[in-house]
Amino acid sequence: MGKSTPPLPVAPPAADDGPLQRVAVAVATPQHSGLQGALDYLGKRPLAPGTLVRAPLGRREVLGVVWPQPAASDAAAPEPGALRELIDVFDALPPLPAAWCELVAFAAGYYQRSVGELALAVLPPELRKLSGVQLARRLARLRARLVTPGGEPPALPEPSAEQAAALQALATQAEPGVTLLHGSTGSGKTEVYLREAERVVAAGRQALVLVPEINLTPQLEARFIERFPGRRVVSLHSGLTPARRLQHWLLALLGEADLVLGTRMAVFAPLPRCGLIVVDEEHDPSYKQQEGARYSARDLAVVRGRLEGVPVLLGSATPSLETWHNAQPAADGGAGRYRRLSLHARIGGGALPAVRLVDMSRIPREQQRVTPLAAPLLAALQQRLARGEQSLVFLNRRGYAPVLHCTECSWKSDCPHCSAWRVFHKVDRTLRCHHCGFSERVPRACPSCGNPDIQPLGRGTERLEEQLASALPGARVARIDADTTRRSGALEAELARMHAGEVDVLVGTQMIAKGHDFRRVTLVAAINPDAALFSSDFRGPERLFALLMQAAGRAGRDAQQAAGAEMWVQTWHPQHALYAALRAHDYVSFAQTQIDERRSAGLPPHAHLALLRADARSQPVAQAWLQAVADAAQALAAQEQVTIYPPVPLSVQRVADVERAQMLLESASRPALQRFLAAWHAVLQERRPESKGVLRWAVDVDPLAI
DNA sequence: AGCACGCCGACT
DNA sequence: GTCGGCGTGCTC
Repeated sequence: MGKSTPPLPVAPPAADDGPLQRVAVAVATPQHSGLQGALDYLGKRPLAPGTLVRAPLGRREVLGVVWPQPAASDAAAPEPGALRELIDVFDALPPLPAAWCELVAFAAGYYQRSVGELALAVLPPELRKLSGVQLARRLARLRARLVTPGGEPPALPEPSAEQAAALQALATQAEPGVTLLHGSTGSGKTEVYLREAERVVAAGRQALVLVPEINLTPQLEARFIERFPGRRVVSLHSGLTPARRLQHWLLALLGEADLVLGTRMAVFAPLPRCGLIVVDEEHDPSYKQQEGARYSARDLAVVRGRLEGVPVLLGSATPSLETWHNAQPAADGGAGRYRRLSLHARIGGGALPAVRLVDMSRIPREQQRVTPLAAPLLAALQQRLARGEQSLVFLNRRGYAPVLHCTECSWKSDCPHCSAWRVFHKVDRTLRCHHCGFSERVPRACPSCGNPDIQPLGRGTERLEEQLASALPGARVARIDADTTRRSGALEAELARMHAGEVDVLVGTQMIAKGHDFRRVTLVAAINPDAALFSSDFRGPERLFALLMQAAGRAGRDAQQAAGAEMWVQTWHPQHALYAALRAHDYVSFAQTQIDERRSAGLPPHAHLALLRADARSQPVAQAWLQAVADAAQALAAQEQVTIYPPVPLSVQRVADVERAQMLLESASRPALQRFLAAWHAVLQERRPESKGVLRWAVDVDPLAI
């Protein structure tokens, strides 16, 4: 360590002059550019694939990655004389591992983006700004400052019988594969991750651990640092400063980081000695990137495991139905692709909280207006208050009220730029559109008829906080949502108050349902979760179940208090099968029912989906273009048995004055859908000149919602 | 996507 | 007389 080895022992970097040779380089060439693969350049010497370079592109100089495959297979390949020369070679850095290039190439193909766009999108942005010399300088400084982390070896908790069995099964598996670790909240999945990581790190390999949200990285990082004295733990997520993110990325690439923790982007962390990939809360929708290259980090983790011959551990209390299906033995109608290990018992022997359903249809309307909480729930909260225990109340809607309306005319606070309401935020007296960000002060009177009496309709977390504070005199009520945590450090501060017992009732969005280990919470309540039951999103129920199970897991984490822990749900549909399953904490039967429903509806995991989305100034233009490219692909679709559904507007069809439409593709076979998309892509490219009026289009493979 | 070139209105 | 509006076109 400490000094870099020359890449070519026989030809030291000084021997820069030789015959110019063709080098394929992946550079940022978005879909829009019509350039697909890597581009050809001239280099002064052979360059190993994965080497970072600077290359001229048009009138710019851009960062690129030397690409393994020969470039420009298309007809537009330029003749050698037209090639331009590379500007700089980042010699100081080891080339990105071959497996990294393979993963990027796979992801680009699968998600229908160019390799260059994807490769550059997953490199630290800071790299783009540096010259070879600057990078070498940073690298030297980083190496000079490297100190071996110290610390006392911690006292290891004795694994439970179930944990021991799971670890035993993992240690003795014949070949690396994918394992679903299905364990209820509090059953000690993290301990299994830690032990597996220990095994891998002790063998001189690196472990990669993915978590769904940035918010969850600090506590996990703390846990790993404590558990791995003498090992280097780094994190990779978008909350890091650009310089720090580059630093951590470099430590991963240099093999100096033994443990890399991060959000979805970390699935692309370059690791020369990767030995394990963990995806915690694998069902979490945050693993799917929702713009640009719409990749699923969980799915790519599985692919990466296969490419690198490394075990992948998917952990969840409520696995995605896709993963569950893959982990069901073929004998039980599953795909039998993954191994499944279960942890049932809560560590410390605590029971899962009792689920109580409040039938809102039996609560008189007048009473609902006065207080958001039904009397029995309010009483339960008061009881916790009297006992000095904490409660969590959550509602998945920010702001004071989702819409304002005029009591005289039909005016509602709609957004002038979107087909959506503007949300009333009382704290700063604004009407804010959560889609485009358009914000104005609340008008004094109705803008339409002048009536001064404009009223909030519905309820968000702000209003709930206010109503709870008045319904529970003397209670210390706090709120955590995206609005209260905008300032950096605000979330940490609020969480610290909660942990210190300075809060009795915490109100919040799903942000508070995930991961946090509140020791003194004995009651969790969901105020109005029904919407997801009947949403057009076919994953609505699956997500609601996961969210409620996760929220329930916040209660009674301290075994002493677990006996009295409760999860309350206010619902208008208490007889719904989802709530029955929730009551029994029965993920397995819920999953089976859902999978059966999906089978009859032709939805994942039994069918494979892709969306083609188009944005335009008008809805007819967007839809007409979608229809045109569908017509152009009918023969191809028939051949591959891909069904193309008619174009439809998105559920929020206009955002920031842009009309959005989409078209669903469905196939029973993933490879067939992939073949279709690849061939179709060429059609879409050819038709670019005809796509007048279409602002942009994008393919979303394996979309979360349709 | 950037970043140019390219042809028509209000400013020093 | 220029500065600058964003329409269209190219990048190995």
